[in-house]
Amino acid sequence: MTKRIVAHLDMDAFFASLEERDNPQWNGMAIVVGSDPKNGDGRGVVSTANYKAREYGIRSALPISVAWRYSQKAKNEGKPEAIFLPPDFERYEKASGDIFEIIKKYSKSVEPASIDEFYFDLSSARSFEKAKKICQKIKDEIKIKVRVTCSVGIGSNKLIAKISAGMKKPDGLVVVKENDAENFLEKLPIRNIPGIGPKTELYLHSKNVKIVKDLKRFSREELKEMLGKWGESIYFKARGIDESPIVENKEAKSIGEQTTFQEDTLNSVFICQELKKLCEGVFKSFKESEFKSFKTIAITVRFYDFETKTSAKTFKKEMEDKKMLMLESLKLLLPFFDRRKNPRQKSIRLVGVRVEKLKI
DNA sequence: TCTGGGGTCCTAGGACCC
DNA sequence: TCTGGGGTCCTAGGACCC
Repeated sequence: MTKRIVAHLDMDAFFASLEERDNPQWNGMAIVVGSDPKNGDGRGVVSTANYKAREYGIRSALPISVAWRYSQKAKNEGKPEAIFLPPDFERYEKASGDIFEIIKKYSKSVEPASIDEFYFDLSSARSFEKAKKICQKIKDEIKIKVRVTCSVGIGSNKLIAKISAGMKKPDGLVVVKENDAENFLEKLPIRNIPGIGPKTELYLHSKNVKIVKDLKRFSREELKEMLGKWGESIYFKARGIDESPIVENKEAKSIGEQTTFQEDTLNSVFICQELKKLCEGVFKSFKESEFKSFKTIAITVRFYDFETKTSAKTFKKEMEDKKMLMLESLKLLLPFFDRRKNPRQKSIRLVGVRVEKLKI
């Protein structure tokens, strides 16, 4: 069997880079794409901050109110305020599609992993040196045609490709050959392994596991015992083993929308109106999709204290009309207004609707 | 500091069937 | 008095990713 060569391409501060590209008057400024900061009272988080904004301490997932404060602080120090922008997904998706088309010219098998990440197969290049040259060409072409930069990682599987892509951001190109993979991984903090998030990291730290090398103290069975099915795959990942294939056409499993209110509320008329709007939006996306029917409707309710409840119903027959979606999601919501599902009458900060068990 | 919105996958318990 | 076992579907909750 010939050796596998996989690349992972990750756009650098994608949304912010596109805003910079399209607004040259902001050249060199700190740009923050995310929810409306509302002079520091906004709810929500930063979606993407460009590298200048990161110098202010602003980064992805930071509460937008905190980002606002950091920007004001910079202003007080005589630096320019950050530019806050709402996301414009249509424009970002167009750019994402352009990038996909460029990669497609160099690889037969491309998997868009998200709007700003792609895996692709370069096994036919036969050597890491040749694969590197191809990726340099892809990077150059994206820079010229889309006018943004990206970072690429090349390895013998998706895991190594993904991790190495993150090592030299922005505008990086990193190759990790299969013989170097275990060594490369060993020194990294466990958090670098995709799938190890804050909770698993905390748990593993409590067992004195800090870097990937420490994970190797445990057998496959022990990790499975500790972390379930995921633990088993972590055993292999720690050793640089990942057989997962590149999947070109992933089918969606669900379509949904959710909204956080400006203020927590128990006003049922208002919340039901919001739910109706969400149903309209979900139904529109459903209609625009390839799917013809759904069987499950699920709603989400998040209370002021962040406690989050879901309630779902699966129907015997396939559903396809908006009236039913609205009626049934309303039926799922009503118990949250009274003692049935809200005994302490907690106010609500978010509602969401999702359709699942989709059929073409 | 106070936590968006769009998703995927896994787990566990209960219902139901053979 | 003793109450199987496996498979599948459904619901709810939670971790994680970008």
